[in-house]
Amino acid sequence: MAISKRQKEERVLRKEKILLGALEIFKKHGLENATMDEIALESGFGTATIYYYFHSKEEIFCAILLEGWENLWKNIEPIVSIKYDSPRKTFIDVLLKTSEIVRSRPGLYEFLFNVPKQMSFKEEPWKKNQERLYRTLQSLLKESIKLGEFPDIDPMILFKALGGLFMGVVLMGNKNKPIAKEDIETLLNQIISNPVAN
Amino acid sequence: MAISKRQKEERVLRKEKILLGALEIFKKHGLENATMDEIALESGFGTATIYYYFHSKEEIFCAILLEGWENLWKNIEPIVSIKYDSPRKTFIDVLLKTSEIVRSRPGLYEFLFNVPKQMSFKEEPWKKNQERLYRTLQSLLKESIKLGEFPDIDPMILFKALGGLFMGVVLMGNKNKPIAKEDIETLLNQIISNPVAN
DNA sequence: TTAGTTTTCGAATGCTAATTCGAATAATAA
DNA sequence: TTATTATTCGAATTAGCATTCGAAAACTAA
Repeated sequence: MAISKRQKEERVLRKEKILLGALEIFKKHGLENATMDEIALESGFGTATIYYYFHSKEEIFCAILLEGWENLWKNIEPIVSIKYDSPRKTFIDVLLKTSEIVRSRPGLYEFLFNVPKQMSFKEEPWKKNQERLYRTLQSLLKESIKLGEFPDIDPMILFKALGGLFMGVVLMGNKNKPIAKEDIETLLNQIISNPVAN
Repeated sequence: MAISKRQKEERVLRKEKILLGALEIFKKHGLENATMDEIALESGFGTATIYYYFHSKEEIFCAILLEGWENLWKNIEPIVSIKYDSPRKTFIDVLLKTSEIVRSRPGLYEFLFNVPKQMSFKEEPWKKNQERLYRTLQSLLKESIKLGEFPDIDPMILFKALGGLFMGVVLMGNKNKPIAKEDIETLLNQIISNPVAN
C-alpha cells in the first residue's frame, strides 16, 4: 500500500536527525575524516541504517549544504524583491538579514561558508542558491557604485573584500563571546555603509 | 664518509622539488584526497623515493606550511621592528608587504591561509610564525585604536574583519585578472586606512 | 676496480573505512 | 492472525591508499 502521511513525516524527521548528527561530525572532523560509524553513533542509528536513508556520505554532505543555502535564499529573496530607493540600503539589509540567519543556526553557516572549493562536486543543486545570492549581491553592489554610494572600485574586488569583511565579522571562532547584533551594525555602519568622501 | 657539500645541496633541491609538486597536488585535491602516488608523479620521483626524503604525507604538508609562514614572517619582522610614529602606518605597511609576498608566490598563500582549522595538528612549528604575525597585527591594531586612528571597535572584531577584508582582496580566485598593487592600495586607503569621522 | 654508501623505485603489506549483505524485527493492512 | 512491506543493524566485503620491503642502480672514494 501507499505509505501513510505519518510514515512519510517520520521518515523526514529521521533524515533530519541524521543530518543533524552528521553536521556535528562534519564540523568536528571535516568531510574526509568523518566516518559513517561516527555519524551513525551521533545520530542514534546503526551504520547500515544510514544507508537506508542516504546513498552515500557525499549525499549527506550535499543535503546539508542544500538545506542551508535554500534556507538562506528563502529569507533573502523577499528583501531583494522589494525595490528600495537605494541599492546600498538593500545591500546592507541583505547582509544584516544574513547575519541574523547565520546566528539563528549556530554552527551551520560557519560550516557552509567554509566548505573548501576543491571539494565542490560537479554541479550540485546547492550551488544554484549560492550563486543566486552572490549574483544578487554583486549586481546590487554594481548599481550602488554607479550611484556613488560606494567607493568607485572594481565591483568584483569590492565584492570579495566585503565578503571577506563580512565573514570576518560574523564568523568569529566559537571560542570568543558571540557577537551582538549591535556589533555587526556598528561595524557595517562605520566601515562599509558610509561612502568614503575623500 | 661525510656527505659532501654538493650532495647536501642536491638533497635540499630534491626536497624542494618534492614540496613544489606536493603543493600542486594539495592545492588541487586537499590534504586528504592527495595521494602519495600523485605527489610522486608530479614531482618526478618514484613513490617510495618520497619516503626517502620525508617520513609521511603529513610531514610534507607541514613542511610546506612551515616554509611559507617562515618566509612571511622573515619579511614582516623588519617592518615591525622599525618604530614608526604611527602604529596605523606600520599596520598598513605590514598588510602591503604581505600582499606583495603573497603575490610573489602564486598559489602558496592562497593555500596557507585557507588551511582548515580542524586539521591543525598538535603543536606544529609553523603555528609559531603564524601566531607571531597575528599577535603583532593585533597589538598594532590595539594601539591604533587607542590613538584614534581606527574606529573604536573591539580590537578583536576589527582584527577579524580586516583579516577577512584582506583575504577577500588579495586572494581572488585565479580565474580573474590578477590584482594590481594599486588596486590593493586604493582599497586599503579608501576603506581601512582613513579613520571614519562620523 | 671494488667495497661501501646513497639513492631509487616497483611491488608487497596492511589498515581504515565506505558500502553492501542478509537476516532479523516492527509496522501495516486484510 | 498472517502476508506483505518498511525499517534496522551487525557483520562481511572491498577498495583505496599510506607506508614498508627488498633488491637494484648510481655514485664515491680508495
